[in-house]
Amino acid sequence: MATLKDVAAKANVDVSTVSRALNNTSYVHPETKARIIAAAKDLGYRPNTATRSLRRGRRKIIGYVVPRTHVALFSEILRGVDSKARELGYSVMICITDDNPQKEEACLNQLREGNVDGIILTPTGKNTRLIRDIHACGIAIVQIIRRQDHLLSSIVADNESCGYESVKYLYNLGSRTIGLINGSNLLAPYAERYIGYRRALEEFHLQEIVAASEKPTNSFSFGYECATRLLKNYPSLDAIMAAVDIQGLGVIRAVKDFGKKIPDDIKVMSMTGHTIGKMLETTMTSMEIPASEMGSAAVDMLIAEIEAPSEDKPRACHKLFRTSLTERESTVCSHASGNVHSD
Amino acid sequence: MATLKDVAAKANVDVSTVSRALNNTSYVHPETKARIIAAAKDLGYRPNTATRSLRRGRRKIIGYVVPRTHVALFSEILRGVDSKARELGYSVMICITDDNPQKEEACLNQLREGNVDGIILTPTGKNTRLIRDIHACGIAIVQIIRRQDHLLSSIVADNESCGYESVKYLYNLGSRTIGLINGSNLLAPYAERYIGYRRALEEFHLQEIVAASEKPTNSFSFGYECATRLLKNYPSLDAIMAAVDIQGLGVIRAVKDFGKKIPDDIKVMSMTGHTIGKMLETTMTSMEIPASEMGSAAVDMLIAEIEAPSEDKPRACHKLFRTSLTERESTVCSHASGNVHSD
DNA sequence: CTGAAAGCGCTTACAG
DNA sequence: CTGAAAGCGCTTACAG
Repeated sequence: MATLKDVAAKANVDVSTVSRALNNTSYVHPETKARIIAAAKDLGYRPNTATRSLRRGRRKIIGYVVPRTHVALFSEILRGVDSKARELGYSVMICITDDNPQKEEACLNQLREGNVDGIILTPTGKNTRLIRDIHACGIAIVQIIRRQDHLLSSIVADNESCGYESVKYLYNLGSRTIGLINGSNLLAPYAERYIGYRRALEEFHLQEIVAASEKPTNSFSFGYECATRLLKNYPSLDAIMAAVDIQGLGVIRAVKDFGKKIPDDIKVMSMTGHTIGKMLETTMTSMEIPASEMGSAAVDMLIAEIEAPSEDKPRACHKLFRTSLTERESTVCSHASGNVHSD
Repeated sequence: MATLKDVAAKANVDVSTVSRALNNTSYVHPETKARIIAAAKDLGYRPNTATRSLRRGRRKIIGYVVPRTHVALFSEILRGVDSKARELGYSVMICITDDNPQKEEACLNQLREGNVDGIILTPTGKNTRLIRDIHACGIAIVQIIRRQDHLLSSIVADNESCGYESVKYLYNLGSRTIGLINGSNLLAPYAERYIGYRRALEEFHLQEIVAASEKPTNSFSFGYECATRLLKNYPSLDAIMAAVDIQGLGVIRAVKDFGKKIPDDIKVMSMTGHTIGKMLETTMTSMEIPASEMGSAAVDMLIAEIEAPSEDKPRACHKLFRTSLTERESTVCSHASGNVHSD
């Protein structure tokens, strides 16, 4: 790789002049500049951002720490993060934690040592201390999906109202025995959805029926098993709300195997809709979450913090995104499948 | 952030000694060493990998350039890449191209300027020249899934045999009119699958029925529309092979909407199985591809090239992974749904 | 308008 | 066993 020095030699000027010419950082005689640009082009010169950042103090890299990427929600967020970051001249370093706090710790340390300018993360619920430490070192942080620490910025969905509205929606369709398949109450989004669910139950005088676990719940099999259990234990069950899409797939399959009809016997919906719901044999009603927008908003928020002069860093900033109901066949009798052609 | 200098001051030694002590790079008096380690710990010293690499010449970063991540195949590869890279002390910079050559070009330049040590990519089919240039600059390259350039290393699936075996499998089940929904022949995997499909057709004396396009095909709607068309045009159609899972979902839905039964009237299978096939209302037979293993193999291959002494860089290295048939309900009449509980 | 110099944080021959 | 010095590739006051 050609370096600044090579260009300088070729153009017969000092490296500092080359730097100025190429960065438009101060006036350089047009003729000199032309010579420099020609030389740079000739040699295929490409600035070395790594070392540039050494002087400038910024790496133009952000880290994205995510539990998993094969769940549509997170891969959509990643898509938003990636494209917004590139648009603003930043690169994205990715770290997958599998929701394992030890891996999360390793990821966070790796990012810190790699000198990223900021980190977007969906935290596991642990490592709060480490995350604050890193923030205290001057690395910007934005939490996404899960707000674990109110002192750090965050971008989350309106989970409580999502839980409430889901019950209300099913109630209005006539459901009276509504089961909730949820995740660990130690993770904010699940806890919040549960609160919304509870609030609606009280308002409508319904019975609480919850299947949840502190072990991993973000899976087809968890949805399948919980749904099967609820169907057995509550003969009057007429609706199931799943916290996430992938559980919803398990629920649909379980209802089928149990010999009941969707939506006539059992209505099914997901509270974190993304991508998959409209591509099924029985399409699934869900509260859709604007994942990609949330990802790009996180980048905006993060970079605002990164680029703020260090005297007046913004305080923690919290942004809420609304989820929106999309009705599909799992709750309403199949009319024309209008949604089927898009993806 | 504390720097080496701070630690040196605190421990009352030269920075070079601190460097040696912390890196175990030459003998340091145990007492001195202890003092240094204590000081480093006290100050919460963390090495700055960015600048370290300036001296060492290695960044310990690899780039991963991928068309999209919401397709299970690619997110599984990413999972393999991420975990293997971290295991070996490397970080992963991700770039999503959307299969758009211009975006790919921007990604590649960004990675080159960011001084990554190597790049794993699923190329769009263009930018061959740029990719070679980057390789010529000393950046290692491994192609994954699509082998666009035989001069560069690659990790791909045995697509031709996958196409052949799929037809043979369906033929043995009794199918005689087998449609193929494919992608652009300009992309190697699709072209290869087509060749395998053709070879089998000739062997079994079957009619060729193909739906493909050079526009994006990796979607539910493409699968849906092609399947609908084939069902209309070929009344004797009794099987459909989709190149990828997501097309397969569209096919399943189209067959249902068309009023035919799976698998009795129409057998359906996907040639790039991953994750989703077993989570459906009608589970889908597919040729499963070991995506995560391929991702981690790509990292091994890449890092071998990166860390080889520059005198004897390995020549291009090509590795083929076998796909394996997994039978599910879309081709065989539903017996016990044994597969349903895992994910 | 442009050169010479210092320095970002680290590593590594070179002395001693 | 450890210090002093040079240097990785770049940027940026400081002179002139």
